[in-house]
Amino acid sequence: MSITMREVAEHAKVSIKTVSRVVNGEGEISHSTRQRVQHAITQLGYRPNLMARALVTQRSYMIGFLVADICNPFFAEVSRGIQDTAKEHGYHLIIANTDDDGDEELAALNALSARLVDGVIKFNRQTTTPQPPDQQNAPDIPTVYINSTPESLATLAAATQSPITNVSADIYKGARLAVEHLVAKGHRHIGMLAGLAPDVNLMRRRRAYFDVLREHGLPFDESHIVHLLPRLSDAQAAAKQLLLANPQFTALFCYNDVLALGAMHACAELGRKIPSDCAIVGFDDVEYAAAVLPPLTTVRIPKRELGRQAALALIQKMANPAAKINLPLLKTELIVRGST
Amino acid sequence: MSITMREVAEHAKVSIKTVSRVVNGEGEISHSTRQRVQHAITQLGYRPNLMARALVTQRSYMIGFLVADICNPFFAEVSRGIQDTAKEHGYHLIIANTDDDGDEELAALNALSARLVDGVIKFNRQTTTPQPPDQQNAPDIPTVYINSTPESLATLAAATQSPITNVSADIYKGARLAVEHLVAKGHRHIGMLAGLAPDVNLMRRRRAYFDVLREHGLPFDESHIVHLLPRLSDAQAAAKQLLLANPQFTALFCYNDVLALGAMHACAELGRKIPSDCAIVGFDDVEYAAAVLPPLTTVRIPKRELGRQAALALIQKMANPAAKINLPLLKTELIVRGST
DNA sequence: AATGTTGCTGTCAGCGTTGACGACAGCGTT
DNA sequence: AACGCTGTCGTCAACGCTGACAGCAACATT
Repeated sequence: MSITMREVAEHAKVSIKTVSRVVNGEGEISHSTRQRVQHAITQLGYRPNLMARALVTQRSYMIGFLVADICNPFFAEVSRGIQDTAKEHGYHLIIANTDDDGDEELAALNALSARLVDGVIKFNRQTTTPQPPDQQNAPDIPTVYINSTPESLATLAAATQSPITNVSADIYKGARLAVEHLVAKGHRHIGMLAGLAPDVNLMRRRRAYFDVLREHGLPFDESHIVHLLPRLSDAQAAAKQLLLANPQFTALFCYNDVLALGAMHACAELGRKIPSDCAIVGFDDVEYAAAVLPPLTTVRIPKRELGRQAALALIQKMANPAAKINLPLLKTELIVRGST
Repeated sequence: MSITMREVAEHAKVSIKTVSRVVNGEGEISHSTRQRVQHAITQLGYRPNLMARALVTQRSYMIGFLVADICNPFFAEVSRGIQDTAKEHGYHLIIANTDDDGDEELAALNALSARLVDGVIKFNRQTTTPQPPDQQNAPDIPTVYINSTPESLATLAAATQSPITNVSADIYKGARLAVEHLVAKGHRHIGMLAGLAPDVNLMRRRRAYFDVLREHGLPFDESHIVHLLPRLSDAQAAAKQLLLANPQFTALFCYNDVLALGAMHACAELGRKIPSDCAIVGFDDVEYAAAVLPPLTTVRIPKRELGRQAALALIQKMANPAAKINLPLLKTELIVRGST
């Protein structure tokens, strides 16, 4: 079926090893034989069997990406960053959707680790269900985490001996920028639409929200925050309720762009004009944030760069698993649009 | 480093072959030895080396997905359909982004075909740049196409001897539903915001648009269509121009949801209320179609189902490459929301 | 007693490639 | 003439696994 090295070797009247050398561009080979081999390769349409190569070299040049759902545009963008970087370095990417489920994640990890991939990039799961700590039969392959919480990183560090690598963006700073922007716009009563999970990414936003308000001597209270799942329908209802309960609010800071959209729907329902009656800031800067009406002011996370950094770190780590890689905290950025 | 079968065999005091049999669940094995082996496997944490297995069985249980850009939510959803189905059948998915570039596509195909994947699922490229016909050194592995044009399918069929498999959705029907819906709502002057590529998917929409208008005795003209790239900014400008040139229009039928969003922006700019002054229908039903204000009426393409059918077809085809697989044309559906 | 039959297990070669090492011709050096 | 060096190429044994086939008890059948 498929052409093997042996056939190329016979056709070019050289040894298999010589063909191997030509293919891999190693060793010293005379011009004439190299040409003969090259000619045989193109003529026969030979392509090396990567499985066989991986078997002997112990490297598959594939990496895995564990993610809740690639349909989430945020994750999709990160995956693009990973993918492009991986391709540059000769790696293929296998994406496994876990639906944020611990068992799925473990299953995927097991499947991938069967010498299929050389390393793994993992988003931390957002759900509250903790991983059973005894289920540490997770295989020990080079791993890079994205946006992991300090706590989960701590448990991980305890479980494995090798140093853990985590790349993340400066959520706290981004959240500060968002709230400071609202304050600068003159808003004095600012509510928050927050996620449900006791997630570090939520905690950072909360802290930034409280910090900025406190620094400016503005009112803040736990009751000014509503917690919910990041679903549009829930967000609309929750935002409506929050605005009705706190009529003094002239601005909402939202956990992400989906919640911000929900808030926009709520404003429409309540007849509140955006941004004059109620300003709205989102988070993430997903693709459609710029496309909605009015365009959403939001905090941009460098999604592709996140993926790129993760891929680069993983490549380093695969080359030298023990290496300690220190990564920069990626900058977040406020994108001011029509909703504020 | 990693545990091999030999070590398991030694630990359980059986032959390697017996371990292999236990792992693969084949052959008849006495209860006691099976237990011994299983015990050794779990204790040692053995996991089979998929590369080695693939080398001998000639099957990698990986499939490739060639797509322009996974960040496009449409493609992302399709990929989920593929992925979930693939997982059910024990396959992994490698996604390769081609950016709709012929060279990239070829490169990816070459890389993947090096015995890395057992088969490939391909979206047809949307760009007009034709593939150089002599570049048919594309490897001959089982392939399933999604949404391919009859023309490209014809050239493909000529190039390869094996029957080609293509799965697609009933675009024409969906487009009819959309335009008929507008007509039923009483609109008599309906414009169209169309894509640029002389793509079969565009042709089907155009044909449906003209057909329905003609059947209802409504005015139609080539000048009622504007062609452009599916970018939000371009769409807004083009829609504005179209509406200014044809003030009689009370409805717009759009090639996809991005263009529909652009039309919504144009209406906002022109002070036209949606849907009272101008109704808008999109196409695809991407995730945010339901989230914008007002929610977008659009034609839903069964994206996951598209992926699922493609994966199933590919699995059939990999089992029997010569088999002729006939696939149903997937049903499209009109989702009526607030924009009409 | 000779001959299947069934149930279980082992032996061996080979999948396509590369790493380690060996060989040998041609050249310059002493 | 003996030596070493360089450039070029080949030999061989793996990598971890599975397919084909053989072996060998134990039991049932003639």
